[in-house]
Amino acid sequence: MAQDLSREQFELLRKVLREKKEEEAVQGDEIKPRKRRKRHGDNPPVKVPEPAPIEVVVLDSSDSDNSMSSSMEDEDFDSDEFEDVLPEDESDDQGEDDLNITIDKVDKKAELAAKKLKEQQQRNVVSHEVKKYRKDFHAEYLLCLMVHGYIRNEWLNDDKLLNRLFKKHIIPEKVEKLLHPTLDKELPLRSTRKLLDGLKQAMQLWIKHCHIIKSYAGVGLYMRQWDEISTNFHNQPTTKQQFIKDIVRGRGTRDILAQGFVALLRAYNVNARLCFSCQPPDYCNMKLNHKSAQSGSNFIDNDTFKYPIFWCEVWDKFTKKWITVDPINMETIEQIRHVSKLEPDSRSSRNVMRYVIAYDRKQGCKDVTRRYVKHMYSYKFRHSRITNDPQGQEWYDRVVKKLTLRKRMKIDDYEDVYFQDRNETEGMPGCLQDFKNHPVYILAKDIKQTQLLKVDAKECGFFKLNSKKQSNKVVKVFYRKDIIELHSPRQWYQMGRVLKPGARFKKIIQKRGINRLNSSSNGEEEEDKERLYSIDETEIYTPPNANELGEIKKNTYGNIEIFAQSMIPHNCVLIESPVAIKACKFIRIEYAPAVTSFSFGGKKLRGKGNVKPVISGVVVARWFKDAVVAAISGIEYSLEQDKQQESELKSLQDWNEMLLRLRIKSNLNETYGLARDEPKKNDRITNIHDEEEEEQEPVEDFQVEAGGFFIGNRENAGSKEFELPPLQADGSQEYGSPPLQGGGFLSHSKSESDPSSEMEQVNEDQDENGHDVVDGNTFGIDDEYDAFMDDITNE
DNA sequence: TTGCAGTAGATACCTTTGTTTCTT
DNA sequence: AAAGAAACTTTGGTATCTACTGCA
Repeated sequence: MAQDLSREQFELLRKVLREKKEEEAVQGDEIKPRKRRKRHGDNPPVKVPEPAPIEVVVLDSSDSDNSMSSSMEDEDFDSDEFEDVLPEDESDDQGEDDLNITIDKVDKKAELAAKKLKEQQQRNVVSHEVKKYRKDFHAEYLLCLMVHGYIRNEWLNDDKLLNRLFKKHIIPEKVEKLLHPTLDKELPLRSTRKLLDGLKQAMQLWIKHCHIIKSYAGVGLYMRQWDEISTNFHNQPTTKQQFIKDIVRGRGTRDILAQGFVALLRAYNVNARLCFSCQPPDYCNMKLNHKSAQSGSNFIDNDTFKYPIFWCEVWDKFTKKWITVDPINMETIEQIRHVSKLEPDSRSSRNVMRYVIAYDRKQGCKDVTRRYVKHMYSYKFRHSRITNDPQGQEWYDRVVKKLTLRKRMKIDDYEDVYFQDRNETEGMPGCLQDFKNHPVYILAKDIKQTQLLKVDAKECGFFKLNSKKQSNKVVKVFYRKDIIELHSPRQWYQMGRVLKPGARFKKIIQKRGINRLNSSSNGEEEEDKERLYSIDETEIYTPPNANELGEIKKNTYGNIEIFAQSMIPHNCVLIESPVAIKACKFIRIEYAPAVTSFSFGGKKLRGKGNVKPVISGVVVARWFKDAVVAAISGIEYSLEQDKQQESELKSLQDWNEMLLRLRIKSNLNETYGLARDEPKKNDRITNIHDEEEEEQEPVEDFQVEAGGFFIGNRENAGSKEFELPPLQADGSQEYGSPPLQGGGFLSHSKSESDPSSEMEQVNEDQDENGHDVVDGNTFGIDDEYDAFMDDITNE
């Protein structure tokens, strides 16, 4: 059987090769129309086009005129080359000008890209991708720093370290007593005073103890610029052992010595915590070129290490507040009310205080930035933190929670009260920009179309513009809590709410988006207005329950919309699975396809018809749940099996094809010897064809087998092309496994077909026999075979 | 020199259930 | 022959963002 098959296919191959040669001989002219006929179905390939483009030209701009006429010429003369270069893009336009237009497109694309790049460079703003990358990098860097702080804090809790520090008797008994003052009932402040005294003396003793201060490698943990990210000047990794040794001996960088002070206090049973100001690179900085890099002098200046990265906080149980101690850098102790000495200059490019994390001795981790930053509501500060967008906030909270191993304590409550107080006393922003998205205040002019001021709201102050031009201009300032958010009924429904009976709209605005256009074309004036309602005018939508048969009320499109949990009928469940509908049909129960969102077309393809509901599953009555889930898993299982079978089949086909190729090759060699020159080869093939009759059936088999193989290969290549640089982990998976089968085989079979040793032998034979045939033939046929296969797969 | 308002220019957002033609 | 896939469609106003500039 296999033998026969190969024979048939072998004949087919010869036939096709012959045809191809003929076509080539007759010139590309013939190939073209043939292809076109296929693509455009009924339209005959006639050479009518000549007048047509001219007419179009009159209508269109003069540019297209040129391109069209030139395209005609191109096609006539160099068609073959273009065919090879751009085989697939032809179907774009009608007939003749297609080739050239495709090329123009490519040119334009490249031109546009180049132009964009140039513009970016001129504007000194990085591309969108880089922006995203910087933000991700910022978050990752921050995570690493926070974990670093966590580990250091763990080390500081080590008994061995604490014991050794204690045994060193750095702190005399007198001072130790001060660190643990008793409550002075008459004047609690006196107790705090004692504590502060004790801390001061302990700090001085510690400073004395720290006799060797090493310098940082590079900038240490201070902030790096984006162009320094790849430069390798990290601190040398420290082992725990080394760390303990260094602290006990009082040597190390400022960071380690500051950490050592925390350990010292802990050794004397003081509730001290380690503060760490994390300095991930600034993702708000979108500049392409940094001034620092240009000037170079900015690398490390005198003030760079003035403010600490690590310091210490001590709990004062009398005032219920934390006392800040910076033993190494500033050598200060402070009880912070509104301003801290530790907050660096806002212009600093090396130390931007955005995330101050405190790690306590009970394995607690807390963001205490509030204590140290004066203007946390300033635009710049809010934007420089990853918590600026809700997603980032969620991420950040999760990280902090993961690093906190203890339960919440009373101390946390006291601290939160303090933070709350600080928030409230921060006051009104000093500049216009800081009012943007300010959580407390809003300028009258910034109230949006879809927002409304409460009726009884009064301005809480005025803001005077700083510029000279409008020095007289004074703007009203309101509390943001006096603003009501308004939404259209549809928007409310999207949130699972509907209008209350008798609801009255609060405001009418112009409709937005594509609806505006549609309704205005109707000519009715009312239609392009949108009525907005406040949340008070709405209530949670409760859908009707399914009846005993499990019938669910559907909308006019035959499905049910689930945008919120509450939109699922009470006695029903939502089951999300791509095969859920199939499963329901299979077990013949009542169900409703669930629309959970809408998909909008790509960036440019915004149109009426481009909005499509996303049906992510079904809603079924509660009592059907188990059955549906079981059916789904059954279907998924069988699909999985099908898939596996398919892939097995495919690899078998691949093997089959490889063997086939080998057989064809050896058949050719055996039967006809080895041919050298192209013309001779041609002759032979034509002759062969004359001898044999054509057979149709094998064609299909052949195509199927070959097709699978090459398509696999092609897909693989495609996915590679469109992959972004490996920012995302997903990308790499696509390269990997299954499609590679094809590629592997291809190269393999090729290398099999030209093993040099074989060829050499053959050559020798030929020389002896006096034949003028050489290895070139095998190559040639193989190549043509490839081309032929390519053609088949293309069509 | 510094901080600010204002600027340009790019970009994001909003939207929220087709129709026709070709292929399998 | 029916079902399903693919092609076609290609707004525009408002808000936001960011580096830069000129002014005081």
